[in-house]
Amino acid sequence: MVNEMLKRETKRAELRERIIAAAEAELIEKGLSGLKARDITSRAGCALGALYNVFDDLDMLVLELNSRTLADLGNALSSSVPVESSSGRQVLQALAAAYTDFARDHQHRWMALFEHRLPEGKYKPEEYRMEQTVLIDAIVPSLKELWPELSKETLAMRARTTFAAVHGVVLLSLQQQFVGVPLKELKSEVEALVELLSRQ
Amino acid sequence: MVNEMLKRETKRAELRERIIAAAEAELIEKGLSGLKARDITSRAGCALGALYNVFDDLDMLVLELNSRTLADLGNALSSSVPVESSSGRQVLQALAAAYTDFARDHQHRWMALFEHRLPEGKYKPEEYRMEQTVLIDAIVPSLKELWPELSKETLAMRARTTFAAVHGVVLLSLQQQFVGVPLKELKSEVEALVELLSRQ
DNA sequence: CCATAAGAATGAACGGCGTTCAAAAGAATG
DNA sequence: CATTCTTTTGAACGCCGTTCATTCTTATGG
Repeated sequence: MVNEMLKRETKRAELRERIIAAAEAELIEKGLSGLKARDITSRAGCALGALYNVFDDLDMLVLELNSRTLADLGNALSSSVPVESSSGRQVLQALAAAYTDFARDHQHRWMALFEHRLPEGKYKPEEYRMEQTVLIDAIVPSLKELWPELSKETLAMRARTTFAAVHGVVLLSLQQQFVGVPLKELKSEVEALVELLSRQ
Repeated sequence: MVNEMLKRETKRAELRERIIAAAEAELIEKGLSGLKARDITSRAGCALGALYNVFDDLDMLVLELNSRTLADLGNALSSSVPVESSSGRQVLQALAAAYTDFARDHQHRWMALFEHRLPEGKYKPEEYRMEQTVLIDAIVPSLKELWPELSKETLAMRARTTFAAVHGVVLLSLQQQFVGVPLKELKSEVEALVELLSRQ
């Protein structure tokens, strides 16, 4: 019957969501290196093997978590840009500040975006790669406004560089090890950096 | 006898060096995540347990490897600064270029500096933390030349930010995943970034 | 020079991990 | 209700870092 078939797919989807929710909770609490299949499944209230009925392996589950984090991050960035008719510099400052806030407020989820590596020979699906470009695309318009003479290609490159520079400052600061900016000064240093990067 | 005592310590030191050399070779070939106690000891020609007679655990061995990488990196940076009486901008460009080259040419060793994390509750020895500051200290004089009016504290902060910005661009580019600058353009983008960062 | 104590080297064994898979339980069908 | 097909389950496997009783090596005192 159609009804029962629907029930089957629904149950499967519900299990999938339960596992994802449990995994996300574990990620938030313990970070990527603390994510264990047994902890996830016991939190989700299912057997260990159930995880492998829904996902190929843990890596694919992490990719799903990272997808969601990227979406949230994208939304945080979008909703941070000030009202229309603000300067490119102002938009860049807003984006950088929102990025810094997101990283600080969702540290483990944000860190997982960069810590996670696929084993030798396996590559992330094209779909996932696409989602990532949102971060870059948000920057391009402001850069174009600041340097209208630059080519599309150069702008795309400069956007990656701008993102990576801000990212580096936030990363080393939040990692707290290594020579990073102290957390107290992080926001002001990011602001100073973006100021330099948006000077014409 | 004194001679025999020396022999014991010498043997111990030799074993330590053999293990470090083997571990470094493994690190270069396979990266931090591919570093396994059994591979290291079989490459060093000793028993599995021998590693734990010389090091508390694998983390301490990695810390030793990272110490050496930091020393090599420090030397690479030092010997990159152009002849005396060059501008602060030129020195910064040389440092950034040397950093980029080192990261590219010693990718796995360089990456291990940032990928390695101690388990919850354990912290890196003060000694190791000190070694890291060499990277920052190399930048301060050039920044001071560019902005003599800034306080010592602000300069120290700005040096960390400058380093982290360059680091971020190199990191995302070499990781090749995520939205990094393509390897081909890495050096020119780092140059463009440093140019912006050293504009007065 | 030997007896004995101290130190170092060894690798089997342990617990924890991701992953698999034969078996059990459940759902669909005629 | 019997039968076939799916799904779920958790014991078991292989790999990992780490430990430790045992064996082998070196140093010491008589």
